[in-house]
Amino acid sequence: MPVKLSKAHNLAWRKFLIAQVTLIEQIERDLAQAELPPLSWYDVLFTLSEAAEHKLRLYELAQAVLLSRSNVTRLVDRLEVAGLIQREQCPSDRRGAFAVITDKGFKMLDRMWEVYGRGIEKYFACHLDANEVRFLVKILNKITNATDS
Amino acid sequence: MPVKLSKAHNLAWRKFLIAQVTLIEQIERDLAQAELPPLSWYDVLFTLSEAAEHKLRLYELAQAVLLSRSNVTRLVDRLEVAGLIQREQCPSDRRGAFAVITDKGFKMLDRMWEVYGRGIEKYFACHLDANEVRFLVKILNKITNATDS
DNA sequence: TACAAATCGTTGCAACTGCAACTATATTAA
DNA sequence: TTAATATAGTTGCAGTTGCAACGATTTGTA
Repeated sequence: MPVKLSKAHNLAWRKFLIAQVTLIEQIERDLAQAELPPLSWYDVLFTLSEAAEHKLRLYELAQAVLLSRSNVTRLVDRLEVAGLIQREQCPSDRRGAFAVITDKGFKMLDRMWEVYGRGIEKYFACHLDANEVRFLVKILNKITNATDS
Repeated sequence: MPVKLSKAHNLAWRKFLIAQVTLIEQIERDLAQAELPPLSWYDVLFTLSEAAEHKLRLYELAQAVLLSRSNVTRLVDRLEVAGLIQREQCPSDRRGAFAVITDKGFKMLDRMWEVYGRGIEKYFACHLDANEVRFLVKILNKITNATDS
């Protein structure tokens, strides 16, 4: 059977795609201009900063930042070279490794948030009043919860 | 001055990111499973199908699909090898080239829409009633129009 | 116990991306 | 007209991505 999709829904989807891409590109540009690493590094640092003992197994990190394990291996490589995180052997599973955020990593997290947070404000949050935020979150929850089955 | 961002706005931003990534990954998986090309190909084919005479200059295509020119050069290469589009010299500007969608390209566009459109329905549109769609589009318009300055 | 199956992190590979530099051509200004 | 500047498309390069395959280890099952 043919796809049946209202004009309005279709339009909403396109706007949704474009908004996302535009915003992220703008924020990445802001970060690059401030000579800071890309958003993916922020995601790792932030996720680790919130984790218990500031560390996570690599596969947990992969799930949290929505990347494949192979990707996380190399992302962790880069962050480790930069001194922002460290690998740590897992005592209970000799296959496993933790990623732990370092002091330098925390500092970088703060510096990046200066730019990133301001970007979220400037390009996203400032357009949404309290009502709109609630509504948007409600919608996004419905979508996400249904999809990540 | 420090970044000042409400919890709710912050949450909305994170949900926004996650929803997008999750949906696109799911749709890409559906396309791959049907042995169809990735979304970027669809964007090109769709954009050309809607253009006057079904063709666009490469730089116009780049703007439309939100990619850099270098990227479009190679994306057009791949689509041309697959026979879905063709390059055509521009008579009025000898530097320039058009990309034109072929009959085979139109057929591929239809086949991809079968999967893509159904994905938009399943993962996105079905969660939004008429009211919610209107609201979402309104919000996204505010965001996008302000950002692509 | 012992063996099959699953899981963790890594690596090789091919594909895709943006940036900067390049050529060819067009546009602008003197 | 001529020279300087800008633009269109391409290419080299380095970085990022996912997939499939791999070795090491753990878990499940008989």
